[in-house]
Amino acid sequence: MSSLDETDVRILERLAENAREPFARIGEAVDLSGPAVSDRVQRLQEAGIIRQFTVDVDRGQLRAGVPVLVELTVEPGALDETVDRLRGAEAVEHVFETADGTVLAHARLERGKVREWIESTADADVLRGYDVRLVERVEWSPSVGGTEFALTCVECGNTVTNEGETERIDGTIYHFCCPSCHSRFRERYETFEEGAT
Amino acid sequence: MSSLDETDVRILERLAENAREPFARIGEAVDLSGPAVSDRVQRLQEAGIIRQFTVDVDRGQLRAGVPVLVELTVEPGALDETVDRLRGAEAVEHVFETADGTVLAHARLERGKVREWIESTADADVLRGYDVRLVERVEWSPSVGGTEFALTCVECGNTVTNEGETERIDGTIYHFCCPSCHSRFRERYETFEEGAT
DNA sequence: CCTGAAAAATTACGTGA
DNA sequence: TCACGTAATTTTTCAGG
Repeated sequence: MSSLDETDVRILERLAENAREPFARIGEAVDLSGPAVSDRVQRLQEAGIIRQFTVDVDRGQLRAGVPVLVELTVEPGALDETVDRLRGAEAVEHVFETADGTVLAHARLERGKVREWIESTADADVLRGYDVRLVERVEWSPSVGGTEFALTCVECGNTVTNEGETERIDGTIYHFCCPSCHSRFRERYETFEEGAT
Repeated sequence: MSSLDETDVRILERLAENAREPFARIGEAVDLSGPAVSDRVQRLQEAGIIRQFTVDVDRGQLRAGVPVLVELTVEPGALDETVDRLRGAEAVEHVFETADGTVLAHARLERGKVREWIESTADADVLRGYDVRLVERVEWSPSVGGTEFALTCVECGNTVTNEGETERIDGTIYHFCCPSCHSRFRERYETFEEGAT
């Protein structure tokens, strides 16, 4: 288990561009057989690197409101809650949480009902202010592109190599660079769990 | 050609959630045969509503820089050029152009090299200023969700019904509500083309 | 990870509402 | 025009090495 090699990245790039390309053809491009590509894709899914197969829908052609960027300033403690609520809201396409504590949502809203939407979506008690901007155009590059690619250990932050380990806990996948990080994380997690009960 | 019905939207929703669900099973859910679903998906692709089949990659697990939101203020005339350049840049995942003339890019950059990146990516001559914010978290909802769904005529903005027409010009698909909008758009487009030569 | 066979899914095509 | 069945083709999955 673990550590992406260059072949994995190339497979991801091709799938990002066309998720329906047959594994055999991807295989030709990366010098692998079809089944071998299939195996890798499955591993990438299990490792949580491929979250899902999906379609990119051109919402510009479907009018369900006006595309806007809403910037919300909320109480510091309510960031997670706000992001979760926004993510669940129907008209929202993306949510960004920045390090300075603001949340940006890219959504399609009915003209003139923006304020109403914000008040019903974000908790009024924690909302300090907001700013809305019309979006003229959106471009999305599903490309994987980049130079460095490596998994990072959730315990120590180091790169995960072939000696690494992976575990799924409560539906989330965690990567570790070594058994000791793995067990340390696990201990902390279990303590945390007990505390929560 | 033209106009999405409720079945199309349900198909889109399912594909957005899992683009690998067999057409036959989607068909069961929407009361259609497998081939019928296949036909509709093909039409949705030809109409440009499905832009592409892709995978949602968890980039949080791949470290290739720090995720940031860069807000660029550029000369009004250079907006398109800036968006295009950003879209082409490797590390960029999203680009938003807002109505007030700023451009936001969501990218993964190397720490400490942000200024350098901006200067090499955006044309320095048109750049008036920028602002960078660290991104803590990103959520993407590929769901189609929404209430109103209809194609809009690129010429007059009205809803495109069954009488509508569709044409692919230079790789882009345009929808029209009626033949007269179609020919009017086409005239304007041709005039524009001549001017460009 | 490969090859080769079985299983499954997709597409093509003729027909009918 | 749209959808259905059936058949042909492609793609994926599963063995064994």
